[in-house]
Amino acid sequence: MKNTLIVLPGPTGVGKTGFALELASRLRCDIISCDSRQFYREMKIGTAAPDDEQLARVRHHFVGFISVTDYYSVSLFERDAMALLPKLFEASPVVIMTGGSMLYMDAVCRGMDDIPDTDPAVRQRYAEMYQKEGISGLRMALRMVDPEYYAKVDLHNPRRILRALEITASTGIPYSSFLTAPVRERDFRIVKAGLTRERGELYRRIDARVDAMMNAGLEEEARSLLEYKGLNALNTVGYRELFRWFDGEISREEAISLIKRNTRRYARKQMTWWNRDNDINWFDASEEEMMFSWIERRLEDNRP
RNA sequence: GGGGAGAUACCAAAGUGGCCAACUGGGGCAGACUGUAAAUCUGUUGUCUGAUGACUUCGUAGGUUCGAAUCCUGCUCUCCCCA
Repeated sequence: MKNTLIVLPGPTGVGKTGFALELASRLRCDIISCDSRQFYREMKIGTAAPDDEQLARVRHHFVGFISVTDYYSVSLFERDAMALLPKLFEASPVVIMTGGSMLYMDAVCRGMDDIPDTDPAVRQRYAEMYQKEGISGLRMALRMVDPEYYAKVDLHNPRRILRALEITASTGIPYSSFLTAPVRERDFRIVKAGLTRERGELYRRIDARVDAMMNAGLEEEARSLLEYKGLNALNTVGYRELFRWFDGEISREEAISLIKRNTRRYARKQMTWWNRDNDINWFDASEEEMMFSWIERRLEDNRP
């Protein structure tokens, strides 16, 4: 039987954790978490990371394995996950990957282009350029060094332009020439089953979960991370709103309702991303048994 | 009881005779996405239409005018001040 990676996407708050746990118990396999914020060991409550009891029941990977001060990225995740999978497949022909980080999931399923790391000094230089000259300065610079990418990039989005400039300057090669968008051949089968819910119900669950996080001590968790609020890892729903409260900018109530709103937005954004992935078979949370049996049938189906 | 201010689209808020289906912000909805992605960015938001365009809107009922969200009158409601 060919090794299979069961990919389980779903919007935040839909109930993936519990579902994946149940599935892993039945299949006796490990879970790879694909949640770029559950990676951080200091952010357990706000990211609804699996708790100790759940972690003890099924072996998880990539949960709380780095610190907010560490550098990590999609490509590192792809590398680490691809290094780990063969080991996991030695123990079981099936591995589950669940989570909400869309790009990270795609990186494992399809791979990303090999692009060299950027030089931090270069990065700093362009950050300053953005400060001084704004987005138009970045645009002009990009048009000079990589007109091909300039023609297709979102010229309103500083992140994209900065990235292209950094790579081009660090390597001396236009960023666009790295972009071949290959679909990497994986030596395991990928089965994608998405978990979804009616929107109103999902929103109610999200609201309830935010309240539960506050009761579970999210405030203390965020306070202990206040000194790191400038780090990217903390630019995350649930933390940045509380930081604004701590700074006296908004009230506690405002912070909580903003967390709810931003979590709902995130859930929608996730669905937008996955909507274009035709390989995902979606199941409503009310049809969990149907989903289990669909997955089991796919596993019995031995064709590559 | 007397005096004053105001009622604008989901919310807030501009507009004070034609350039107004109505600035702007928020929210909603939709979308993009190749390296810190729970990030970053975009579009749209009266109705019908593929688009031109058509139709109904600015508390309410009338009036003035070629033309009104904008001017006048009555009514309803809200707020403030003095009693």
